[in-house]
Amino acid sequence: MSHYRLNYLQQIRDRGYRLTPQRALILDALCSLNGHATANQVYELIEAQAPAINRATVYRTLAFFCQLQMVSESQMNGATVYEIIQERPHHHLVCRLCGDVSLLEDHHLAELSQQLTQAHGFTADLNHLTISGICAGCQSGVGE
Amino acid sequence: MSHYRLNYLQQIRDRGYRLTPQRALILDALCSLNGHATANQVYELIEAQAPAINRATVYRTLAFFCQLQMVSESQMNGATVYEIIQERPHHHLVCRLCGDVSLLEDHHLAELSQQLTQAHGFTADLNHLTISGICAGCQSGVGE
DNA sequence: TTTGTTTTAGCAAATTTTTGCAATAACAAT
DNA sequence: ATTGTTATTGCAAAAATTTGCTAAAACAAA
Repeated sequence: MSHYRLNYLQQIRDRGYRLTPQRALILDALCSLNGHATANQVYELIEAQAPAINRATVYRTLAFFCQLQMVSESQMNGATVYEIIQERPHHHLVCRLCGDVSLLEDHHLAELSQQLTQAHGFTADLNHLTISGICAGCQSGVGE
Repeated sequence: MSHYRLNYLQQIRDRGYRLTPQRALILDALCSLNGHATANQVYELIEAQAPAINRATVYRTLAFFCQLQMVSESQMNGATVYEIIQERPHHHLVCRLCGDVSLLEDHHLAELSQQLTQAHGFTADLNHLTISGICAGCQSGVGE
């Protein structure tokens, strides 16, 4: 995970952007929060440290990372959450009833991806898909 | 479209909720805005009318309809948009570069849906999927 | 109809997110 | 090292969204 951080720090400069301490701090925070962090969680984790950070910077920087495809943004049970995109893409199934989030392996989306390319010439960003629905537990009545 | 409205008005009561003028107004607005409306567009359309509506009510009611699966919420180019869910589900491909939104027919998702059921016992709400990526135009250099 | 119960709307305040602008600080080039 | 250019930050204000609470009004039942 620290591995991604270093890689991404380098990429920021390679892609022509400036590597600021704030950007590194936010990447650090996302790493240590370990997936699915809200903007506020990122802010609070950094705020404790010596030169604190501004909220606007957190929002702007998260958007910046999303644009660079280093971070994904998704909606989970009403909250907007951010996560570092790793080499092997992974996706999420979110239960609409109990809020449970489970992992969806990438290979399930391979066929869909191909179809989109063939039928629409569309290259999907399939590194952060979030699908909502009802999980196994809630269907069997456990979640009620 | 007015067809869905009537159907949904009935359903609100059938499902044990109250049919208020505000709920009907918001459904009307969503119909006449014809897909992909923001909360603010809904608000402004209704605000013009005689007994205006409160913004909080618009937000709460849209969330209520989403919960009832009558309306879908999705992110399109940074904006949160709402759309009435119709009998035949349809999905969207949103281009990350030019913002273009195109339709994705439901049958492309049939296989994925089956796999989710089989592998995870998960019943996906596949009536409002939004997939971001890069459209054909932008790939051929038109969008630059 | 009228009455009672309970959900829903409106209001105002809180919270979250975005934006414009001036000051700061990366980075390149000297 | 120093300087210049330009991206990025911080700040403060604006805009968007959510929330708690009370009043209003749907609906069921008399």
